[in-house]
Amino acid sequence: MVSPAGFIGQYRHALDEKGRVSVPARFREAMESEEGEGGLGLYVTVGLDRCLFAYTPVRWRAVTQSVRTTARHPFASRDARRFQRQFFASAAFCEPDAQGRILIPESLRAAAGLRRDVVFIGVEDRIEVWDAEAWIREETQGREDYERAAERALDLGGDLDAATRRHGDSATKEEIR
Amino acid sequence: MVSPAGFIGQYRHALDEKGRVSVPARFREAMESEEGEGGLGLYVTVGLDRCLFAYTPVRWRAVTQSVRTTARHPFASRDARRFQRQFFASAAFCEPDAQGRILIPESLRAAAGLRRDVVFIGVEDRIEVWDAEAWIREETQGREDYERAAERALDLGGDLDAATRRHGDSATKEEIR
DNA sequence: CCTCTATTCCCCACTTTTTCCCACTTCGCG
DNA sequence: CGCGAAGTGGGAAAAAGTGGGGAATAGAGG
Repeated sequence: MVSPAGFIGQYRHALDEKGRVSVPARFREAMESEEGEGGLGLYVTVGLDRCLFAYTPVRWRAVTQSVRTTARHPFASRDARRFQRQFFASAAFCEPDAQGRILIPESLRAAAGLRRDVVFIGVEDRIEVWDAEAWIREETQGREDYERAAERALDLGGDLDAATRRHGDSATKEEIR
Repeated sequence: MVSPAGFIGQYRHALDEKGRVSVPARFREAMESEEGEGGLGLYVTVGLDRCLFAYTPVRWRAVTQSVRTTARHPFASRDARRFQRQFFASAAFCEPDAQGRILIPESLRAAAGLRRDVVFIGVEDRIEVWDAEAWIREETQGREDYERAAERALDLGGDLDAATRRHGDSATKEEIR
């Protein structure tokens, strides 16, 4: 069953020659639950650290909201325009076909260096799409730095529960096949 | 399907000898949905950074409003008037033919340095038209700053838990001027 | 005022790309 | 061992993109 709260786990799939890839079934369900709330599909854009970020329509609205306020006026500073361009131009709305696959545009595949094998990663409110090899490197690297990064990124002083709970229920079940 | 929120993505097309280009199908649909609300077509004018700005009739009304008020600014009145003149004088309403192509007037093509290959870019509430090579340069330039800015913008938009939000600030602060 | 020319507009035709659908394989589960 | 769900591949239909002919229109020049 899907975790109601957010996306967790990692799933390995293959891109075919047309650039299509199956959305992991677990993620698909969460995506469908938002039907009527903004269409069926995922907004995919260039993420950080050479991967793609994918959001459900509802989450996407929240993300664009903050980008919009970065430069609310179309004739704002040059930097603001550049950022807006980069952000919106690299995004795409990907709708699944009857088999639950989405087509990832060439420009996005190139941006994340996706080849044949890709990995979908649930990261709470977004899904990340990695080239399989790149993900292995990132994962390895991440494991080493895990504790150190956690200490910097999370506030270990106060809200221990929230951070711990989340990792507790995900870990064992969702391994890559 | 159309992205419900605004224009996103990038599409490369070719100008023919008559100065026509296909409007990307994704954008065309959004344009059509406004029929009856102000006609079928795009308002195209000189944009910033050597590209063209294109708006649907509905958006155009909003933009003219904001340009008008900008011009009232007491300190920038001279520049504002100049900008206003340029903006409106070079604007053209381009209606698509049966194939979904619009004819971009020679003066606008020259203003944006459009040659054969052009790129349409969705930037939320406007469409930008770039010469293909110029866009590649712009994109390359923008990418450097992109990750830095994205770290901040994406954090603000997501539905992050309290711990992350509290420390998202300190994590990225050092990298922002 | 008429004619000639250049431009615009409206189709038709062709090619490429995208979308849709069907079918096969694999895997998990009872 | 069978069944259904998930993942993958590929062919066919539909849509999108592109090129170009020729009628209609407008403008310049005689």
